This record gives sequence, C-alpha cells and structure tokens, in this order.
Amino acid sequence: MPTIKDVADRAGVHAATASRALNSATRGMVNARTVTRVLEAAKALGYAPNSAARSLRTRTSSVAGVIIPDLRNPVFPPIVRGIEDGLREAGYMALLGNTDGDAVRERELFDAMRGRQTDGFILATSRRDDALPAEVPTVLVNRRTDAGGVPSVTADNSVGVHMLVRALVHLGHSRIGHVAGPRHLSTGWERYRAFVDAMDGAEPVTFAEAFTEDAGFEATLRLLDTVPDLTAIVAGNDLIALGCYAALASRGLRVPEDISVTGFNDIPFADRQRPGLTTIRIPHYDIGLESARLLLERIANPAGPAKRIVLPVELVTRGSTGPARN
Amino acid sequence: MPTIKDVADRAGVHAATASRALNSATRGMVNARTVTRVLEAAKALGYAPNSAARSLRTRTSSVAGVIIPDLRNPVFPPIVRGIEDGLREAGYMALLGNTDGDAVRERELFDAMRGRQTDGFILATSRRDDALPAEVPTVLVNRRTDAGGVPSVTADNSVGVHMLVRALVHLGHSRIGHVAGPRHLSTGWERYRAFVDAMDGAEPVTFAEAFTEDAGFEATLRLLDTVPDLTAIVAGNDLIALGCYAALASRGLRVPEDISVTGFNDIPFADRQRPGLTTIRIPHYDIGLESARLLLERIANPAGPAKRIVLPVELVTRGSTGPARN
DNA sequence: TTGTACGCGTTATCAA
DNA sequence: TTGATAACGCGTACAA
Repeated sequence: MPTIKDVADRAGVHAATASRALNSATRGMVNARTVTRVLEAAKALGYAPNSAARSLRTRTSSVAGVIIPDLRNPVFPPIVRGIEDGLREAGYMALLGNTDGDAVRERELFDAMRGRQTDGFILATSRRDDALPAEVPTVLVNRRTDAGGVPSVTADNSVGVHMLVRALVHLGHSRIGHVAGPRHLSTGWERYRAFVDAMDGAEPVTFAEAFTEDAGFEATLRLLDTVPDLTAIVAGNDLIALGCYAALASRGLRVPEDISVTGFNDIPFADRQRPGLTTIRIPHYDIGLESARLLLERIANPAGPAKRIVLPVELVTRGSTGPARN
Repeated sequence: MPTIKDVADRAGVHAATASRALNSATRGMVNARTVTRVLEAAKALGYAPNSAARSLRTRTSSVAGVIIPDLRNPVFPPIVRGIEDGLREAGYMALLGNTDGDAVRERELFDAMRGRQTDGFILATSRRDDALPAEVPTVLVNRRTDAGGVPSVTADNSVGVHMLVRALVHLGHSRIGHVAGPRHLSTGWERYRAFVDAMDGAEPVTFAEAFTEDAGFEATLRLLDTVPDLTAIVAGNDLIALGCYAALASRGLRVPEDISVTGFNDIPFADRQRPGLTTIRIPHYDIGLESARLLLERIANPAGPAKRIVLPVELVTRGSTGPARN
C-alpha cells in the first residue's frame, strides 16, 4: 500500500505538502498546480490514507459504535440502516454490537469499542437508570434515561398511546387493559405512564419481562387471570401484541370479536398478521437517521445542548380492533 | 487515558516490558512477579491499549468489514447476528455497510473499510462475475462467484429446490413454473439451475429483477401471461413468493386451491403469511457464524485452501402448497 | 508557499 | 529476563 511519502515523491514535493494538498481543510495553503500534481499522483498510485496513523495523530477515527440488544428484533434493522446512512453522509462508519440486553456485555462492548478509538456512540440499550460516561459523545436511540443530559431520538410514545386509547374508546371500549413492556426501559415505562394518563384511573396492567412474543404471551395470561372481562388490550409493542394473540387463542378468545388488541411500532409484517395488527407507526429509518446526525453534531460540538428529538407517530388501523362486545 | 508508559512507570518497569506482560502471547518472556505488578498497575489505572497505535505497528485491527445489500431484507439480520457472534469469539468486531446492490457503492465501501485497516471482509453482495481483490482475506456469505478461489458459506440451494419440486410432484403437480431470482446473483442462478435440473425439461421460467416482493409480483404476472395453466410456482426466495401471492390475487387466483406457491429461506414471519408459506429453511444464524469463523481462519492462514462450506437445509411445509387441481 | 522535525502509543529488534 | 531504540504513517508547529 502506497503511503503519503510515495505520493509526495511521485509529485516531487515533500510529504508535508502532500498531506496539506490531500486534506481539503488545508488545501488552501498549497499552490493550485502543486495540488493538482499531488492529487494526480495519489490517484495514479491508488493512495488511501492509513487511518490508524491518522487516528493516532488526530485522536479521531470517523467510526461510531452502535450498540443494540438484538438485531433480530425487527425494530432494529431499519433503525440501524438509517444510522448507517446518516453516518455515511459525514464519512463515518458504524461498528455494530449486540448485547441481548445484558448490562455486562454492554459494558464490555462499550469499552472494547472505546479502545478502538470510536468517536461516539449510539445506544439502543440503555436502562432508564443507566449512568452513561459523559466524556464520550453519546446519543440514545428509541430509549432515554431518567436523568437528563443525554441526547436522544425517540418516537412520541405518549401521543401514540393516547391515539390508541382514544381509538378504542371511540369503538365503545371501556374495560381496557395494558400489557406493558419492562419497567426499566424508557419505552416500556413511557407507554405505561401514557396509558395510565389516558385512562385516568386505576386500570389493569401487567408488565412483560421483555419486549418479546413469549413475554407478552405470559403477561397476557396473568392479565386475563386477574381481569377476565376485558374488551381490549393495549400491548407495549408489536411483539408483545403477537404474544397477546397467542395467549387469547389459548383461552379460546377471538381477536377482535371478543377482545381488541393494539401494538406499537408497526414492525415489518405487522400488516400480514392475522388479523392485521392495529398499531402505531414509528418512523424507524428516520429515527436512525436523526440519531446519527445528532451524534455527528455532538462530536462536532460536545459542549452544545443535549437535545431530545421526538419524532411524530401515526395510527395504523387494521383488523385487530373492532367494536366492543355488548 | 493512561498509556502503556504510565502503566510501566507505576509498575517500575520499562514500557517494552509492560507491553510484553500485557500481551498474552509474549507474557512468557516476563518474570511472573513482574507480570503481576504490571497487570495490577494496568488495572489500577484503567489502562486500555490504544488500538490505533497497535494497528499502526502491527498492521492488524481485529476489525472485519461486513458488506450486505440491505439490512432491511429479513434474511440478513440473523446472518449478521451470527457473524457478530462468530467474530466476537476471537475478539473481532464488525464494521457494517449497506450497498443496496449498487456495485459502485460496494466498491467505495470496500475501499473505505480497507483504508480503516480492516483485517478481512465478509461479503453478501457479490455478483457471480465479480473479481475480488485477492490480497485481503474475504469470505462470501450466501453468495458465490463463478470463478473459484473465494471461500464461501451458503445454504444448499440445489438440494432445497429439489426438495420443493419433489414435494410438489408428490402433490400431483406437473405444470410447475419458476419465478427465479436475478441471474447475476449466485443464489438466483443456482436455484434456477437446480429447478431446470429437477424438472428435467424446458419448463416455464421468468427472472425477477431483484429478490424483492415488487420484482416477484411483476415477474409472476409475466409468467402467468405466457403460461396460464400452471398449477404451481417455485419462487426464487420468500420475498418473491410474497410477490407471487399478490400477483395471483390480482388475477383472482387462490393459493393453494388454484396454484401452489413455494419460497426459499424461511424468513421470520413466513409462517404468519396467509396462507403460511411452504419454503426451505436455511440456517441463517449458522451461516453467519460459520462465515465469521471461516474468515478468522483465512486471516490466520491466508495461504490455506479456499473452502466452500455448504450448510444443509430443511423443507417446511405450510398452507401455500396443496394438491394439484384436476 | 514549502520543507524540517517531531510526536501520537505501540511493538519488534537488538543488546545487555 | 529486561531495557534501549527504532519504526509504523500521518499531521502540524515552526522555520525558511
């Protein structure tokens, strides 16, 4: 691999001059004809800067760490894709890691990536009570911590839940239960709080252990055991809603004739379930894109305000909701 | 951030000794008591090696480039997850990039990652006719090139297609068509060749432009226009099969009563389609895992043989196939 | 406008 | 077994 020295020799200049000519920020210091010669030499040799040397010198890498629970959760692929496109706009690339929700593994990954000169982090894993290292630029995506100070990009959970409850009430439902996501994750918690708020009263709620179909199945059974006369269930997200489908079927209850069910996220194929899932569409790709841009902003100006970006959501009505029975 | 010099000072040794003590491969050269002192000092200071400096010196980075067409294609998340887990076993991490099937972008990404000292590549994007740079360790995942010499990990496309055709024949079908994937991708081509082989005769085939639902829709319409009396369609993959569903519905044909349809891959939610899709299950996660291990093997021993790993597949029968009409 | 010289943090080589 | 030293490739303060 050719080095900048090789390029400089071929162009008949010193390496320092070649460096200045190749770097657009310092190109102005160099004679225009010299610039041309250097650029030609670089092209002819197929020169590509050695990023290790550059990182060592500049202490930046143009790499961001992206840490998520599990790529196989269908919310994440479009988000990660948005992140990658956002990073690419600025010549950044993404180091990807999965934690399976394990805090220890998250910490290990974080440290390992930091050792690799990562310029910043996009995390989809933080628990509400996480304390994040403040020294390195970090953006939370689809998650928040209770304590402020960490920039985040999320969908409007509160408005989404209100939309769902309003739609159900409009269909005549009054006995509405909630199978919430985990308390320790901001998405689970925010949607739970919004549900309580929208219902303004002590409504039946069970918490799923995780945002998975299995956890939703189990939590729905618990809900049905305590409150058998529900006519609608607001699930913490789409996967939990699919768990509801299974739990209701196991009890011989039909959706939506006996009980209406709603989800959250509008994951791919939510429309293909039977029945199609009424849910809240969040802008997955844009959430990723914006979080990348926000991170780049933080890297450029770490002292700036820790913005919180909330993206609008949309109600998608499908077959899983219908008029309340009776 | 503390450097190895700081660790050495605290342990009362020279930086070179500290380096040897910290590196497990060279630890044997160092006095056991010295090793302990150095390790304690490192721990006390929270030392983490600067990977840029290490890369500059050793010309390795413990980072692999992973290039795929689009993470939103549901085949890829489990594969990428397997890759990441496989890389992690050896302390490697993955730089991820999407190309949308664009050869120019693929080239750009490849070069950009190479500039970042990537130790090797896992590519899911190669066209059959691609010429890959031989200098850097590369493994193809779920793809092959016609020319040998590049290690690859794929599912057994040929056996899978034979399984599907055999199952259809068993159901009484004889007029079976194929909506193939793109000719320039090995998956598309291999399954097409296997189909022709299994049917041993000139059977009706159209090629979809891409492995997408839309392309499948369009190609299915073309197939129906030429051969109206089909009783079964073997689709190039699951997404194309979903395009078949839509195309058949638009012509007022029912699946499987009028026409049976099969897919390939068994993507998540293939079981939730209506009707559930009969398809070939490929071991997505293991394909990723094995490709990571194969890459690590190549990195350790670039001169070794370019293995081709073919993983077994499984027929999954669901509602989209039924007895031939008449 | 260009060249000189140095240092970023690590590891490999050589000498002790 | 340890220390001294050089080198990886780049960017930049300083001098010319």
